[in-house]
Amino acid sequence: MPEHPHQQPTPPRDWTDGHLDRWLPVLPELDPEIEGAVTRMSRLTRHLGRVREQGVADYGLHKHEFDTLHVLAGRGGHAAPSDLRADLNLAPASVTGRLETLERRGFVLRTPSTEDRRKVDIVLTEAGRAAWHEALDVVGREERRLLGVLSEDERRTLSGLLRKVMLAQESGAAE
Amino acid sequence: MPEHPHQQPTPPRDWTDGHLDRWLPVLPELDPEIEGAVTRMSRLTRHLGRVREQGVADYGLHKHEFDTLHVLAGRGGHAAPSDLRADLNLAPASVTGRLETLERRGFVLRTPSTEDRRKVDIVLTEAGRAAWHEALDVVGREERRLLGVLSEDERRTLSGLLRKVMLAQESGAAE
DNA sequence: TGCCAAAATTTCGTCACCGAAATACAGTGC
DNA sequence: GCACTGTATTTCGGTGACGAAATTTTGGCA
Repeated sequence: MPEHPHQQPTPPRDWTDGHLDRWLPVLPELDPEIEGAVTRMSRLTRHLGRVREQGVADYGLHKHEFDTLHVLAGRGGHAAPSDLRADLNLAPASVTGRLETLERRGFVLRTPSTEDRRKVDIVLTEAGRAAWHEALDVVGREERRLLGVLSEDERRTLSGLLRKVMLAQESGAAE
Repeated sequence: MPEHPHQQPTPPRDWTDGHLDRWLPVLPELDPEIEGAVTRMSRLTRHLGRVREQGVADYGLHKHEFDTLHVLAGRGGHAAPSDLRADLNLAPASVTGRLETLERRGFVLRTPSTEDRRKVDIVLTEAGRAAWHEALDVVGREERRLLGVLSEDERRTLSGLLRKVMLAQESGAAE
């Protein structure tokens, strides 16, 4: 399968390509495109997480604190813990922990809901909104830098392909 | 905006589409394709992690144990902790912890390296290889199921786009 | 009314991860 | 040989995440 000789000689290779080179001899039944895509997504997600952690640190926040404030702000500044649990993809117990520290720092308020006394209303305080807003634009910067190497069309394609995959996951036919 | 009544009513929308609907009014400067792609990757990665955790549990392993055995097997059954640190994208201290429990379970052996006494040779034992091999095909199953909704061409495209992004990350121009 | 399954949140115990500092060794320059 | 810089790994202390169980409340339904 030689390439057309008048093309780019070798397409540049990333870490994952090397990873696959090491694996294919051992597990020939591996699909390189599937494994490659999954590996890259995993590594990218991890990288963005680290950069975020580092970026919001300048504003005195941790990544998970920022993320929590972020979804809270996205819901207009008030939500139930179970909403956060869903948005943040967390275990219920973890939400309690996050709210605990955010409340101590004065970024959110916890008031028992009046209508359903099982529920709790989480409200973003002014201090919380301010902290969130300050750190906000740092967060998207690395995403824009990396995804920015793709054209607008390519980004649309990427997002569309991922949507297909996520629909398969969310319909949850088999688990 | 009525739909054409005799067509697919609306193109299917995933969780992330709803997420973006909530956000765009608040942050109009957000690029929906970037944010969408990043969000989907993050959620997919998390999902695959959970399924993996659950799947390998049937073989008496945790996700992180399996992952460690996996990269070890991928390197032919022996490696240095720093190799694992790189492959697994972990902090050095975390590797020590993982090896600790794996050694207790008899899945790896830790022997001081003869050539460089700072180093330690990690070797996969027979028991370790067996545990890894048993759990192996469970792990790829969900990846194949989800990515399988894409055509071969689409998977190639997805992987290719992600490679471009990863090259931008790995070249690490700005951090 | 009284019972009961389901839902929302918290508590508890455990565990992996991380950053920073410590330890041990290697290789180089002097 | 000896100090010094760098590398490999571990130890330590602290924090977040998790599963499971408990608590409180709701909403049927007999």
